[in-house]
Amino acid sequence: MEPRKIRNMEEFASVSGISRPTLSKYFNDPGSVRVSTRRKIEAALGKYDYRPNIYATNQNRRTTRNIGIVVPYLADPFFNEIGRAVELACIAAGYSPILLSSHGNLAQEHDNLESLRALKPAGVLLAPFGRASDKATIQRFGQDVPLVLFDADVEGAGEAFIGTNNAQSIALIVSYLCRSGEPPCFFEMRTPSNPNANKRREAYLESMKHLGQEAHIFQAVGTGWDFEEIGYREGGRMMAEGVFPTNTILCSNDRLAIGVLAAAYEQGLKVGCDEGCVLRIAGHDDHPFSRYTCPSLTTISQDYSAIADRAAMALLEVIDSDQRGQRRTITLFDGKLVLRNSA
Amino acid sequence: MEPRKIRNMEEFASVSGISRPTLSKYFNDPGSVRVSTRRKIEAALGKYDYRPNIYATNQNRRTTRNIGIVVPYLADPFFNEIGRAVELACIAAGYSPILLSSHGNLAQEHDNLESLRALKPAGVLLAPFGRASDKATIQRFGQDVPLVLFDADVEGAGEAFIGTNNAQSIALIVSYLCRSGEPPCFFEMRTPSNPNANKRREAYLESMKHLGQEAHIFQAVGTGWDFEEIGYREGGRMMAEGVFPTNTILCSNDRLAIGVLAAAYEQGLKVGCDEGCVLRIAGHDDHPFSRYTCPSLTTISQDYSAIADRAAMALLEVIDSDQRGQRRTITLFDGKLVLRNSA
DNA sequence: TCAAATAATTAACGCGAGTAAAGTATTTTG
DNA sequence: CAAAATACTTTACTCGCGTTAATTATTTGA
Repeated sequence: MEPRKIRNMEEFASVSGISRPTLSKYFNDPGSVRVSTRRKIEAALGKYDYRPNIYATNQNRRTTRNIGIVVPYLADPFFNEIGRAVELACIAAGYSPILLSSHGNLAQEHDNLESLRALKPAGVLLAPFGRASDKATIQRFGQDVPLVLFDADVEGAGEAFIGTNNAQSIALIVSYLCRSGEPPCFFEMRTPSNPNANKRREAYLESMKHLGQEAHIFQAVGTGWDFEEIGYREGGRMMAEGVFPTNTILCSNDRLAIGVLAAAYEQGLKVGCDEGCVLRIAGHDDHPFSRYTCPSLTTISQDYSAIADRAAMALLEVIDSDQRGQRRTITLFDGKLVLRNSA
Repeated sequence: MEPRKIRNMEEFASVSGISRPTLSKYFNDPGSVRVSTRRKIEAALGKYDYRPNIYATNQNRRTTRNIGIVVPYLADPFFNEIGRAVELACIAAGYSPILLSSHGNLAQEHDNLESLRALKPAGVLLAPFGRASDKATIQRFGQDVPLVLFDADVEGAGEAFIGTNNAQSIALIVSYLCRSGEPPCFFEMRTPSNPNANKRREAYLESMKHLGQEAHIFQAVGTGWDFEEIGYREGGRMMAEGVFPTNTILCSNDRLAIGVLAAAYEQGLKVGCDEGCVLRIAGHDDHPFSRYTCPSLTTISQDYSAIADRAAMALLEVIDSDQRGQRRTITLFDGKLVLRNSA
């Protein structure tokens, strides 16, 4: 006696003995019906295989329970992890996250927002390219859809921004490096695709000044998201040419540092703090691979899950309260120093 | 004179001067209407901002134009790249890909398939866990939804399988290693989460036999997807204990190799083929980071885009032809040897 | 116990588009 | 240029569910 397939809510109403409007209420919020009827519904649900048609549901609801998540580059482990953390936070709150990557491509960021618009999401969590992003587009989007930014800020867009306190984290590692050896030079990309890079440079300058040290900034030529390659090529070239005035290099992020480390290895330059080491290299982000570089990379870890949770929470608040554009909040989490062998 | 917002196709019909059924035809296939009317529609489309409601559209279409893509672990660069390639192939064919990761979690694979079922996709491209996957679930899913597998096969499930020819690729690298130095030992996980691992082990044994060499297999204890950690810990322990009878280690995949390389570095064992090197290490997959290991990793590159394109093509054929379960095809692409400095 | 409060039912409409049938206009063809 | 073929318009129904209003049933509590 195989129970026949249920085609729609009408049919499920007849087999479960509960009226359709009540079922509709139940599926929207199981807690909104009497316990006794809820039990009846769930008993029927166990017996017959029925799920509301999501297209019909979303067509008619004032607002869907979809939340869009957009990150600039999902192949980057940092965005992969933080994207996943945000997803989980949304699921926990009963929403359906839709995670999109802009694939390191600015136009794709715009496309992703447009695709999301068509999905009429309850809200969107966006990690924008930042500087390079089309500010006007994002601001406009934020006027139509509840929007919270994370990782990188875009002035005046969305209801909130959640990120890492670069000033604090860079001060932390600069101070450690100065205390434990020669003061660091700063290695970054000339045209960084991310505004955090600018904040980190400024924080480096500020920290060095504060410690009474001379700052030295070295900028690598190159565009795109192939940071390791740029670190390897440009950092390698600079080392070969001996341009660094101290033996310590602080890289703007771990992926650059990974490239620089590879170049140092190939040039036979021993990196670390032990006897015989001629170079110290540090990064920022605690990239999953920084544990397995040679030597393992001293870096700053960002609090992924705190950023993700807070971002999701901020968005949900906006969605629930329906209060848009009241005041824009900015939340920054401190980074932690991760001491390994490279510095 | 800001053109008023168009609410639905009815309204767009009146402002464009084209009847609603014709518009519906156009949006389903722009080529199905006369060129002159198409031009009229597209002129109006440029003037007014209208897009069909995707929920209403999908509710009523016989079949949606969504294609589900499921990979076991999106944080793994291999699946990230191949997932992206598959996405692009679907977009090129006019479908809307929905990329889901099972996050290294078997239950999630099942959940992902169930979520996709609710989306009533035109078809699904699945890279399953393989051995560990619930064979029955996947086979049943393949009966309800057009399904093509890639990367890892599940016997009898779906309409086709597309992957790498492990026998060929392993034979290639084993033969190279034997030719250029001591014959390789094989390093892998004891309980691999992927059936390719088994095929690679068998291919290793076969190749060594064929070359008249003695095979040596070493299996690391450990579960999950933290391959680098397992390679680092277990591979490192084995090296320290001196269990490898030759100076050459072929790892079942690059991520294990990355961990082994890190361990070798820490133990002061110089890896490579130059003077003074005591160890050779090779991998398989051409992981994006294998270029930046110390030393850079000799490995096998899989033909990502060929696999992705062929998989998408196979699925589209099944969707278009509507011929299900005729005969199951298996397509394997050869790997290429990537010579770097580690072996 | 009985009125007040709460919850479920019945009936009906709306959402935005797919789709089919019948009729009209336009294009193509011989 | 007329007839055949093709494309378009009008009309109307469908899909599956959200939602409301009026009614009826059940629970609560003083």
